Amino acid sequence: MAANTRQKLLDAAESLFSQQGITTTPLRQITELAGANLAAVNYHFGSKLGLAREVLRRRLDELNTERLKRLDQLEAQSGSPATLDQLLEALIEPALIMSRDDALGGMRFVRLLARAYAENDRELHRFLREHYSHVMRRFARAMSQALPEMDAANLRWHLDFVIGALTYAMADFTGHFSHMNQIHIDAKTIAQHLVRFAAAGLSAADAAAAPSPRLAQPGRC
Amino acid sequence: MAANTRQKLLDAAESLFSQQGITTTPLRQITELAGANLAAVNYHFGSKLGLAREVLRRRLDELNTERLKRLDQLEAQSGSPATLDQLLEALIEPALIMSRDDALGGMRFVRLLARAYAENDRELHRFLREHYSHVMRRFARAMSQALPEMDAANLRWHLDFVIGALTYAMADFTGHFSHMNQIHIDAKTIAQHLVRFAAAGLSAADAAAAPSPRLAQPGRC
DNA sequence: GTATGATTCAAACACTTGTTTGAAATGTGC
DNA sequence: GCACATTTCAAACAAGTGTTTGAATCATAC
Repeated sequence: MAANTRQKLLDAAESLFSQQGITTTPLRQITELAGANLAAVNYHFGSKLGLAREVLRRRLDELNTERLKRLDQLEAQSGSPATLDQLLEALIEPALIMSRDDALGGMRFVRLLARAYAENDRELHRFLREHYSHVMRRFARAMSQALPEMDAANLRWHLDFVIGALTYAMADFTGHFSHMNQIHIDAKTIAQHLVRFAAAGLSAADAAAAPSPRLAQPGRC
Repeated sequence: MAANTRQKLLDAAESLFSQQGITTTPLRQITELAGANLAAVNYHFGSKLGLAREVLRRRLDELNTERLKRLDQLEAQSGSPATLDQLLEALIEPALIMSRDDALGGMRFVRLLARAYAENDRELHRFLREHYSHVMRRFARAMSQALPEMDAANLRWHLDFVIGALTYAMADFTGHFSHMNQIHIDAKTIAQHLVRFAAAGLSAADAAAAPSPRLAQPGRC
């Protein structure tokens, strides 16, 4: 069946890509896991890059749709602008709750995303930027209201800190300290901790950027 | 000259590895840049993995020595234990100030490190863990004094957030938001911002972990 | 049935990879 | 000068890569 092998190839590729990286995973391993012929990849997706793009696209669309849906809901509450915590939740939680099968499905996807970024394939980077950056820009704009003292550039690369902490820690390349995959903390808990962590960091940066440091240090009350 | 080609190979490999990743960089490209023969790699380092290990080792030793030196200095000041900010500075700044040639040398190294982690080479991971984890454990122990409310596990994966923000943002795989390499912010400034960001995040996590939330929110003084 | 198009398959292709080889060149000690 | 070990080099090797090919199979409509 046509759609069947296509689907099986996508699933097998997603699984292997997230474990081994994209360029490092041979097509033959994918087709073997999918129970398909080697030539099926080029027949259905044109090339290995085409397969990788499609694997990323279907998940990214799902992730970004969820993120923007939450952001829309927050902005729809006219009257009170969204708080920093709410915005960070809308950014972070969907990445972790994309658990279809198990509670770690989201983490596997984030790992795939991190691996995709680590690849030095230029075409892949361009593809990711096109499918990703508009969401990030919207969040940056929304957050700039919650962080009035930070200028745009400052906010942008503080958000890189946040994304870095999210991606890197979830992907768990390292396990410098912990090994979340072994400990099996649930994604929701991690998301909450990361939201609090990021919110405090961003707020501190905002306070430090204030022109008149009326409350630079918390000090004694 | 023997030591000369060895050195040239190491330099060329470091440069190319940091730009393209380790498994993705062909030996022929390295030897060409170094002006050496292809077989020189296997002659001097036994294998490509041997070369990669040596490239990482000389930098990691430099980085860890500097980190531990600073940590020793902090702990030598008996009487007052080191503050969280001081500990984070000792952890973060050396990674960015390892600038031999230019101000971005440190960033290039961090990028190399991030790429090394992104590789799925098991031997490489084991090598990195052996040369890295003891430093991280020492820092974790020192910080647990500055963050009395957090238990060990909690602290460990919050430190993964910090390392993630450091590595990932510096490596700038993505440029979701900013492109630090283009902006050329100096490493010292980035380090200061990251220290403040991480300190605020960790402090918030510590406060949230407190059993008696006497000052859960800053509130009005 | 038969014809037409879509899909699968084994095989080969052209290319790159890390590694090895054995001779040539270079350096070193006497 | 010679002898010896170290280092370089061009060439080849074996294995793996993504891709292409052309025939075989299957599905579908007539």
